[in-house]
Amino acid sequence: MESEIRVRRQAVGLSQAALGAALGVSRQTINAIETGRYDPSLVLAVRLARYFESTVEEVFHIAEK
Amino acid sequence: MESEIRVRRQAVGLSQAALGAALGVSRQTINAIETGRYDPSLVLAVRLARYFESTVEEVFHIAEK
DNA sequence: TCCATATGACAAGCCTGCTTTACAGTCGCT
DNA sequence: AGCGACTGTAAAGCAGGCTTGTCATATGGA
Repeated sequence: MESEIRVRRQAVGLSQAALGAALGVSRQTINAIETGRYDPSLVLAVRLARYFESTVEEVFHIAEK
Repeated sequence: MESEIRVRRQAVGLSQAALGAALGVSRQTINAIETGRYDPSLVLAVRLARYFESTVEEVFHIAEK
């Protein structure tokens, strides 16, 4: 899955570790999401979107079908 | 997690099995989400929201923190 | 009454999300 | 060269999402 996490994180000048800490997950989890190794859970996706003052649909790009 | 899946599904007159079939998941999965036994994956949540022509944030209610 | 449809729930099994620990590579600075 | 911060990835382990199969219950119609 593609996401805007990396771009948005860098835009606010945070490291993967700092973002993870802000959301209560490990830096490896942020890294895995950014590198597309796995998709976040629904709860984490919503938290990430909220953190960037956006929506799940805007931050995560999920194929039509 | 609370969701509007049941209400929205009934509003369009579908059974759990029919909704599951429309989205490519089993009826047990729809049932588990409606009864709150577990949260859907991000991908399934987005598909459900799209199906109801809505957004993840509107269909699924996730606590602030 | 009998049958079909719908729902709720459980179990086993598989795959994935997330954790901690750990190692390696890059970069900038001194 | 050495150091610190950042990133990428891997392994082991646990929790949770989803499947198929199955059983039980309720409801409405012929």
